Amino acid sequence: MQSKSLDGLFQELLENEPIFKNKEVLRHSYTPDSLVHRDDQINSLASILVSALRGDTPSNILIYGKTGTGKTAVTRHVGIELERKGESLGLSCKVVYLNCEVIDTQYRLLANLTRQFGEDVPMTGWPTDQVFFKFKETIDNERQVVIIILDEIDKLIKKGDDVLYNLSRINTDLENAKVSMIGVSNDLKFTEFLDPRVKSSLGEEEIIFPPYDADQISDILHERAQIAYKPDALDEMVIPLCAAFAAQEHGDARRALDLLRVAGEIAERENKSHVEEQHVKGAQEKIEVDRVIEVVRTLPTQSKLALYSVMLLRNNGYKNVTTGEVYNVYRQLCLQVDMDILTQRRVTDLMSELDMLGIVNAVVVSKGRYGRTKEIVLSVPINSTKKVLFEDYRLKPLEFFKPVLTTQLHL
DNA sequence: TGTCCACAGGAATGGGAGGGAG
DNA sequence: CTCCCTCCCATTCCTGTGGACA
Repeated sequence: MQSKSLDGLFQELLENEPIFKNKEVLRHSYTPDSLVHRDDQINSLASILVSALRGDTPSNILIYGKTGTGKTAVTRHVGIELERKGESLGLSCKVVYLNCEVIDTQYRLLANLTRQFGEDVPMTGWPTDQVFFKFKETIDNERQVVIIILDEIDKLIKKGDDVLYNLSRINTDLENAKVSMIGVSNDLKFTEFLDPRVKSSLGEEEIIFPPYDADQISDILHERAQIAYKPDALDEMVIPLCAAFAAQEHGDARRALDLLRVAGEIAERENKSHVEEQHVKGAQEKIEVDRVIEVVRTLPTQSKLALYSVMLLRNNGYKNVTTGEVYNVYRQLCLQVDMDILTQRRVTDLMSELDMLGIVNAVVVSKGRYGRTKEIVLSVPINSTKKVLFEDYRLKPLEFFKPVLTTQLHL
């Protein structure tokens, strides 16, 4: 890196032709006007929901599809159209969107729903059934069709499906309003854990969003690139490459758009006038590293300690480590930094969480005579992760700490 | 062939934080 | 203030288990 005078620094950046015309189009918060390759899904969704415009209750719908297959975009798009059409027909038709990843308990869900209808419910403090009653009362004030979109509904199930059961039976208690639900899930088999009664009521209709293939992703990217980039800003191979990378990730269009955007940002930073193949490769790498760093940074301290234990063991020649070994080292780290030592039971849970976040890879293996354990392999780059860990002042004392490894390597 | 290791992971419980209502 | 909610983390106690080895 060469230093420049401040003057020159900005001058150079300004003189350079920008590659982007409108970068916002490439972010996922942007909902496009037309959704390519999703006509079938839009039509089936609309044909089910149309009964709302006749004043009937539409069937409940379950929508499946992996991340970045356009589920949310399509659902919201159709929802907006429905509300608009209802308005012009003089019908009260309200579409409510909730993301269960953020709102992940029965209470919060009901409170949030009620608030969307203009009634205030405190963050906490009420018994849940009171909130439910309040919700029913609120919507029943008016003759209307209410459509509740529950995005990432699978997150809700893990905490018990009482809400869904209650919501699916709500119509029997209502005089004026009618409620129907759309559940959106990226877990194809989440209904297995569902109460059979809820399952049959919620899944009256099902719509599946298949992953995009590389060609379809290319089409999507072409469409957006026209708005996002200046003409001729992209090398010929850029879009196909983004599409190919994203197709490997189960056809994730969101990922493809990220790649296209980040590749452009990298090119811009290098003062290039257009985006080249190598920028896409750089983008692929950067996205992954950024994700990991962000996740590790926001980990609770105890999890950081557990993760650092795995890293220390790896540095000492262990390729894959077991829970017992990790716990051993973890205890020493806790003493060193004066933190409470959690039980092994808790630490196994922490490891499972790290596994789910993709920071480690944990597989249960049986070693016969030598018991049954989890083999944990680090799946993040060790140096950059370490740097992030030591940003936490509580881990500072560990920087040069060497744990005593009591267990032997067998095999 | 049965044993038995070294844990996995479910269930119940506790306790504290955050926040009502009265 | 007290009494009650919910939510989350953590502990305790527990039952379950794949397969190398005796």
